[in-house]
Amino acid sequence: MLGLNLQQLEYLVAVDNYKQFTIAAEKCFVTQPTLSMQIKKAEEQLDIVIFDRTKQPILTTPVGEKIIAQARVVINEYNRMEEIVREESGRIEGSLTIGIIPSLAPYLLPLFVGHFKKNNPLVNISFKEMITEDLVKALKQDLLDAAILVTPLEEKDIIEQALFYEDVLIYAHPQHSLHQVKSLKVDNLTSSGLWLLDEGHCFRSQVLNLCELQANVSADLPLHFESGSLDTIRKMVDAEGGYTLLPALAAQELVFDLHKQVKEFEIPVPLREVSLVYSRAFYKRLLLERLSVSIKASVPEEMLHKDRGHVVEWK
Amino acid sequence: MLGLNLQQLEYLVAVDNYKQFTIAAEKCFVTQPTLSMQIKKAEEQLDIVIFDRTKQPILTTPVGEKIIAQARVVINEYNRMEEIVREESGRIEGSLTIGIIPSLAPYLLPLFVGHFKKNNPLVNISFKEMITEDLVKALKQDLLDAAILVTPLEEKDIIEQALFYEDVLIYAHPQHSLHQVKSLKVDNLTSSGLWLLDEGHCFRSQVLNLCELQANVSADLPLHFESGSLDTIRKMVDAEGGYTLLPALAAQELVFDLHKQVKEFEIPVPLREVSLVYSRAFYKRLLLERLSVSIKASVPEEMLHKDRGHVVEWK
DNA sequence: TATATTGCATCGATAAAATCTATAATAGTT
DNA sequence: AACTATTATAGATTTTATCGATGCAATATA
Repeated sequence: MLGLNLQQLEYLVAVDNYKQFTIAAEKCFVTQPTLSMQIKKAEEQLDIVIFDRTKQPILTTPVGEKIIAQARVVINEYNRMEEIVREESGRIEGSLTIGIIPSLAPYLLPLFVGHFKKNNPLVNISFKEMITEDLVKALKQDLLDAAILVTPLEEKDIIEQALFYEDVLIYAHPQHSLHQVKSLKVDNLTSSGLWLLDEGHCFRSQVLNLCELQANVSADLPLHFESGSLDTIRKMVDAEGGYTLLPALAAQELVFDLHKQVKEFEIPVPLREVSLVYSRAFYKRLLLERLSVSIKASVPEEMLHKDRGHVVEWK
Repeated sequence: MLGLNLQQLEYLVAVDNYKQFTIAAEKCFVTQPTLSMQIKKAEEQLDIVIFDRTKQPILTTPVGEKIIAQARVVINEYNRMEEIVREESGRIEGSLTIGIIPSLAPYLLPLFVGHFKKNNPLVNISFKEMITEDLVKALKQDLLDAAILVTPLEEKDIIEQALFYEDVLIYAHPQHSLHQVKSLKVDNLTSSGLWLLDEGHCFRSQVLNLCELQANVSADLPLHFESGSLDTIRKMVDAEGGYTLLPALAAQELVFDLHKQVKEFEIPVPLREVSLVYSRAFYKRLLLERLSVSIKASVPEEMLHKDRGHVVEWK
């Protein structure tokens, strides 16, 4: 035996995650000296330097990176033992921490959480809203069990499992030119009057992709304003004119009056592929399968197929 | 955290391996009560029964099997950390425990151990001679790092890496009919006068396969005698007449006089594929690669190719 | 230049645990 | 019924992780 124990591995991973002994100690629910001692012992036992403490924030050495990557593997495999017991018991219980992007959270969550809770009463599910980049980071640090976001990501070590295909719609002010067009095609889109989400939001990238515009289009916009919320954007269209694009679930919940401003594209419609993604192939797969089932059962049936349109890339 | 520690996982694996608390405790270098207590704690913490102690030898429950399989994974991933450090250091050191079949051990080992020791002085290599079936069992229990044996095995979770292809030759008493035949083909072989290794030896199976005989041919043999040693078999041929088949490395070391009794087959000659096999894809791969290099450098060059013959199956 | 501030390391005491030795309980055998 | 083999239990001992207090070094602030 090497001499390291699982606790020490957790400490190593924590320090690597938070790049600070004090914070890492807090997250591990121990005092800083305790963590310092164990890290030191680990380094002595392996006879390598894992963290360069002369730098601030702390730097993980190259060997350290490899060791910590392996430590993550060990911890994950270890945690799987718990699931094996649970799976064997046949009871669906445990906890799930799921990340979700802002352009889905307010519209998708209300749809399926009820269904999931009802069918899996013993599962403690919680959600964290973040943009894709942060979700991927959190997944790789094992801070999330899975995330619901728009794919394809083309991220190494991230597994994608498509959930549904959401139509991209147009929300145009009654006086905007697009409001009059009969049969809408992607080519009809212009930068004139277009409202956009903040940088970092994948839906912003998709919109820009669709309009074949450069990332920096703010010059063409009527007003230099960006928001993290689709609802805010939509309200700006109502108040100030112009138009924006809306994912179907965001459009779906609009009251009748507002719904008049929603226009569909002609077939093939642009779609965004919404997926459940995770980094650990076997971890909590039973619970994640239940989650997947709940989501698919809760979105409109036609969204489960993609043959009516084409998936919009965004990376 | 689950509460189990790595020590407990080792204990679980040990009990599963030896099916006896007392023996398992010995192998773990602790007293039996220590091991009993930890196993009990593990079962309590997971809230499952892992071992059925009412049976003798102890029976691992179905859940227990799964937990222990996962425990093996955790331990292996854990042990890999040590290697990562070593690989990083660039020094070739550590230990290797290699299994090898009896029909290879006395002829192959002397060929390459010198080469290996000279090129890897810091590696502590040891060998265990066993028949294939036991080698596979030991590999799956992680009691061996790798084994040198005759493939293909068609065993799940066992990885084969071909080392060389050894000719199968004939060793016939001067008065035996085969001794006179000019051009020897496999079809010439008969059961008459054939001497065989014990059951369980893969070379026995290969010989029987080649001769297209049933497993139970002893009735046709001049004398009902089986041995675990090729040398003994060969000496019986000398003393009592008849013939046997010899792998090339066993024939190679014969003194000039005896070598006259060795006959080669015509091309395509029957070959046995000798491989380095292991169960853990990443474990000690650097050392095993060095081992592989040493072996390939030590056997006659022509054995590295198989185009002169056909590989004899034996399973 | 003096002085907080931040962040990690060290020290001694304490509490938790794993382990040991000795012994008991249990089941199967002769 | 005695014997043997095997696991479980009890109490003592040792090892270990943890904590709180403190020290020390680097950096930022006055």
